[in-house]
Amino acid sequence: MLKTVQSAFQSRISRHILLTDTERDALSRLEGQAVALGKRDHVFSDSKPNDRIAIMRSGWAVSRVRSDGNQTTISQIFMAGDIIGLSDIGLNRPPHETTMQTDGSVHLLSRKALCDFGAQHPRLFALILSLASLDATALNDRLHAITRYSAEDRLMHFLLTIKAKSEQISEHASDRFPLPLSQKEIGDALGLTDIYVNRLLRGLQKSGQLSLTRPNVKINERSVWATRLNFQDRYAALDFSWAS
Amino acid sequence: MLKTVQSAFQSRISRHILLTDTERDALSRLEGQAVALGKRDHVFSDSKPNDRIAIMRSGWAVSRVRSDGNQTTISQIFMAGDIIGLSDIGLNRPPHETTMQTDGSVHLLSRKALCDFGAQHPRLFALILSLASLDATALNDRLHAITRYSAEDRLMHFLLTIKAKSEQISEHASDRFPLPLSQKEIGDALGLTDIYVNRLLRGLQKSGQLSLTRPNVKINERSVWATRLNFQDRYAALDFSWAS
DNA sequence: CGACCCCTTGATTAGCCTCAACAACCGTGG
DNA sequence: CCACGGTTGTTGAGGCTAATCAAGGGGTCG
Repeated sequence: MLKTVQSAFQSRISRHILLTDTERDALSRLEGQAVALGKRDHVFSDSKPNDRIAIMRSGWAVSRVRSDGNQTTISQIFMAGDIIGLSDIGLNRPPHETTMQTDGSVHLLSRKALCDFGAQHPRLFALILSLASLDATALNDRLHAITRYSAEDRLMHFLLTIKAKSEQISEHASDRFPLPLSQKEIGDALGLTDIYVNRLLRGLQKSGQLSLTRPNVKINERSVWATRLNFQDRYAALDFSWAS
Repeated sequence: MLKTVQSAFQSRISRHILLTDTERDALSRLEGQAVALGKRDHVFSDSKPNDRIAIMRSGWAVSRVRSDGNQTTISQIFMAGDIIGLSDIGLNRPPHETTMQTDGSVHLLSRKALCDFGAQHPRLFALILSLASLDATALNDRLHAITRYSAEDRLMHFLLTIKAKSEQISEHASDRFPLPLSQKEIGDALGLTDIYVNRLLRGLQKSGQLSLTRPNVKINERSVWATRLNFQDRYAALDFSWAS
């Protein structure tokens, strides 16, 4: 008997609840086929109306807000198993454009299909909403860091967040992890210029706190950073007991 | 026959769909009794675990993130009809503390109760999620403004957002609206100091763009600001057609 | 009546941006 | 195979925005 390999989304969910066979089937039907996309391909454009949701199967995607000029903000970063588009389910035109940051693949589905699914599987839907809320919370934390931390602290906080998020997908033994973002893009996520990000990164490297082996990053004193910045790993703190 | 006055939440929902009597009853049961709270009272504390959701019945509430020291960020502002707590439904300890900004009242319910309700009334649940997504989008817009706009533009953007949001509750004939926030609090929402907020407000007043009659504010050239800042009224752009 | 919060204004400072120049790398096409 | 343009990373010099420091007035609550 052939057992299909489970998707990143399903394995993310399986971390928190034990799926029945029925639920597993329903999830597979919900996801449908995956679409392969290349780096820089659009997942959602901000110029076209959209009523779809995407589930990342592999790779990274990034949401950007652009105002006229070259003023760009990176509002969210998505990795395998993440849901894209839940946070703007009430708008017919996405408030940001979402593009692939690496090669990868996504499942596309309609909002309606997700909600119908939710009505059929309340327990799973509650978990999906909970998972999505973690990203919203991370956004809140980043807002706080951006408004009230120094540039260096912001950068450290950002790196800790990326590290924490990527651990949700696969545990790395070390504190080393891939960061497929240019310095300009890091700046766009933090409200800094690429030039200043460069100076900060080199400074952290010189003081031995960070090791850069593009595209990988290693945080050498993670716990020191975490206590200094009062960093909370929201992804590890998911509590789903209320729904059972 | 006595007809009960509908809550702010119900009238918000009624703007977008026509409620059946059954739905109206179900909403009333969901809300239950309202709790009266005074200015500065806690709705949710960040030090106590919480698995509840609040629905604002009247007044304003504000969510703050605090890190040690006096570094505070105001992450969200809630008005009558808003739902508090959906965006951190997956955490057992709220990432911010929520307090009343004015006297007012709230309905309190458990996450479980909301989700059970959602399973019973998928259409309403989809609308509720859509409404909540508008606040998430507004947060995104503010993040962009904070990272990429000048202090003055940030402030204008913020005022336009508050104005747009308060219009969801009640249409004001003029561009005048109440803003029960101190200058320090405005600064905490924008990543500025109270002192600089003061200078900016006085500057805008002097140039005739703003009229301040505490606690009311009047934006004198709203459309000029909106085009200059590329402001999008997310609250007016709710699209719910996909769910029907 | 004092304590505290909120607003207001001036003078000074510094953190981060801007401008500028160049090196390294990449994919592309001749 | 190399030439090439475009993107990315690196470093220096100087400037501006918004923070900090400082001081005082008005209002309110206990």
